[in-house]
Order: sequence, then C-alpha cells, then structure tokens
Amino acid sequence: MADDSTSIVWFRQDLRVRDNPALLAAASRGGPVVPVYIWSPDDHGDWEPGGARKWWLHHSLQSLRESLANLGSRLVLRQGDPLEELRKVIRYTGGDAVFWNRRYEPDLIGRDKNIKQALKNDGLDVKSFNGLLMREPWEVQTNSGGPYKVFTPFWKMCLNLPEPEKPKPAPKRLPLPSRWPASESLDSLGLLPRIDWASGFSEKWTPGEGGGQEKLRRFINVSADYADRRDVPGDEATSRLSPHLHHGEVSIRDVYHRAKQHHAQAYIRELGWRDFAYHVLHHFPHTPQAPLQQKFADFPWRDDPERLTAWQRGRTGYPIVDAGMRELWTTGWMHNRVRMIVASFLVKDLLISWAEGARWFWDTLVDADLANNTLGWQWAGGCGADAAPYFRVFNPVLQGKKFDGDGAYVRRWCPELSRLPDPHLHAPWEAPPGVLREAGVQLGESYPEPIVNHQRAREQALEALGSVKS
DNA sequence: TGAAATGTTGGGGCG
DNA sequence: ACGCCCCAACATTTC
Repeated sequence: MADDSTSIVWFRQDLRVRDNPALLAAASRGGPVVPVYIWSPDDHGDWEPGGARKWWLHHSLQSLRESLANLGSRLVLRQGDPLEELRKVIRYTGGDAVFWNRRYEPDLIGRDKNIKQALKNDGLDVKSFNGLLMREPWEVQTNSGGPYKVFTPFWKMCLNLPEPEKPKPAPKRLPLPSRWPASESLDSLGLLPRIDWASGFSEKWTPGEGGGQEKLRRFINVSADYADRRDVPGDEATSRLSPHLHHGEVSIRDVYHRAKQHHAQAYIRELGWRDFAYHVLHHFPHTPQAPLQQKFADFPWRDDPERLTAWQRGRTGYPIVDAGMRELWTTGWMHNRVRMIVASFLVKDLLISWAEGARWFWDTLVDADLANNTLGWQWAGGCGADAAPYFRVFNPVLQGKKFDGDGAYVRRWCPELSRLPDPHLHAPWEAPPGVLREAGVQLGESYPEPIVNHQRAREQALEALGSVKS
C-alpha cells in the first residue's frame, strides 16, 4: 500500500476519535486522512433530527473538530447529497478509499448501500464498520434463525456470543493531504435554534467526546449503586450517557469494558436493551410508523389536542408526570423511570397514541434515537416487542411515592409545590385545604387540577385495551 | 420495568 | 383462658 494514498473518513453517528474503527482503518493505511461530515437531513425520511438533537449535533461537531485538531487534522463540513459531496471531496483530494461506521435506520441502510455500490463502481476501496453497537442486528438469531421479539431470550443468546472487542486508542496523528477541500462553516448548517430555548441544555450537558468521557468516568465511580438506585429520579445514579452513545461520542465497547471491570451487570443489561432496540428496528423496519403487533393497527386512540398539550407542557396535575415533562423540556433529557411513567400516562390515562408521544420525544430529547424511541413507546403502548401487557397501568401517585419518596425530583421541577409536605406532594388534590394554604398552593391557579381521574381513566383503559383481539 | 382486588395469617385488644 | 374481631402484613390472583 502506497504511503501517499489518501483515505476519506465519513463521520456520521460516531463523532469521536477513540475506538473509531473507520478512522483507525484510514489511519493505519499510513497516508493522508480526510475527515468529512455531511449534513443531509432529507435522507432521514420522516425522521429528520429534531430540535434538541440538532442543538447537540452543532456542539458535538465543534468538539470533534477540536479532537481532530489535536491529531493535526481538521474536519470538512458539507451539506447536501452525501454521494455527491463525497465524490467532490474524493476528486479534489485524489482519495482512493472511503471508510465509515454503519448506521441502522431503515431509510439510511438503503441509502448507504447505494452509496457504497456507486463508490465501488468508481473504483474506490470502500469499507464500513461497526462503531455503534455491541451486537449488530443480524448477529443475533433465534435457534430457528429468526429475529427475537422478547428481550430476555435475546439477551441470553447475546451472553453466549463472544464478548465485544476491547476498545482501541485514537490514532496518534492524522496526516493532511496536499490539497485540502473547502469546508462550510458550522453555523451555516443552521443547527442551532432561532429562539434560544436550549439555554438550559448547556448547564447540564457538554456534547462531544470529552463530555462523554467525563460522564463515563463519573458514572463508573458510582456504578456500584446503579442496581439499587437507578429508579430514583432525584438521585444521579444513572449514567446519563444516552446522548453521548447516540452520537457515538463514546464507544459502546469502551463503556461495556469499563462497566464490566466494575461488575455493573445490571447496567450492561440496559446496554443490551439498546442492542435489542436496534435488532427489532432492523428486522421490523415499519415499527417507527406502525405497531409491531398487527392487532393494534386500528386501535381508536383519542385525538385530544388539549390534553396532549397539557401533557407536553407538564400541566397534567400529576406532579411526577409534570416534573418529568418539564425536565425534558428544560434539559432535553428525562430519567428513564419517569419516561415510563409519563408514557403510561399518555397512552393509558389519556388514551392518546404512543406515536404522538414518540413524536414529542423525538423533537425534545437530546438522545432521541429511532430504535430506542420506537421500542420504548411501543413497549408503553403495549403494541410492540416485549410489550407491557395492556393491564399494566402505572399509578402516577404510587410511582411518585415509591421512587420519589423524599420529593427531591418533584420539588426540583415543580417548585410551586415544593412547600407541600411529603405525604401530599404526589397527590396535592387530596391535601386538606389548610395544608395547601400553608404551602402556598392554589389548585387550578398556581398548579393545575388533575386533568383526568386516574382511577376512572384506568378502568376505561382496561376496557378499551382489553377488547383488542388477536 | 404494575396495581388493585382478594385471600391468608397472626398478633393484640377486649369482652 | 378463650373466642371473637380487627387489621396490618404479606401472598396470590386478576385485570
């Protein structure tokens, strides 16, 4: 292999320099390397990245540019049709190889396949790698050769397979080609919101590889408590790695091996859910749009814009639900236990379609991920893989008392309730008038009355969902 | 990765 | 001392 042959690395959902197989493959050829990112939102079909993720992407690209600068390189930013832009870069730099790490969204698999074939026809060396998952969707099969629809047997099978490889360090340096292609400015991609609703995000998040490594380090130190405390949203016992993992800023292999060293089995199992979500999405590519279980195809979900808005804005009158929705709006993220609670509330208490919830999460979550979002919402909706049975209805008051007993979470996100004593915090409408007055709470004024009666809503949901026939 | 309804048990109060 | 009731605590079943 000639030392001067130039390699293009097409960055996508792998915005890191450590343990990046495509980047390492390029670097190991010994010649110049051209890192490229192409903004092409039209390729995502109905699932163009939402507002929160675009905010994240902007900052992540900035961070990647700095990481590459530390290796003596730069990042070429382009927008438009990926094949066209790649060809322009190849022509300009005289590159003879293109490497990338695979993506798995249904719309992108087809696109990438076409690009690979076209570039091969151009006479280039084209290779793709796994930079995102412990197991790629097709690596895991039932004994009869089909896809899994239930997590536990899927995970059992995964545990029988050889371990994910150890992560590899970043390349030492990336030589520049003699001709450097033009790059658009980061601002010109228009990723930042016009109205600055994301100001709360930067207090909580540092997008990019450095921020991800920092979160990983912090989490590993407390990971011994994960199994016991991961369901307590007022604690910081979960990893908060999801947006970093989604954007590929930390390597899943890195996370896996660090967690394993610390015997964080319960956490590794959660990483397994992520692989499972990709597995299901790959084998059932219609699931972002339609329920996996056919019998739910025509379910008469309610169209109730008023209640949907109340849910979105955190004004349902159920403190744990409202706290979660406000955390989401303010920080672009929500604790996983609370995601289940608010999802159950939308789908079962309000009988609004899981798809409406998925849409809202898609636009507001910095970790919005088509596989995880689809699996999670269909789970809550009872219509997906390993779905919650229709009769499993979360009681928002009991969930609040059980997982936020000291009220730290609700008090943080619903400060207008913060002076309510613990016994009434999760059901303010049941508090005696004197207690409410004392706490400065005026139901219907400073905090909403419940928009539905949970007991009645539960019965209606059981009746409606129970009539679904297979 | 639930909750409510129903059933069972066992201890304490009390006539 | 005994039976009866109450009810909390736990277990099981049902949705």
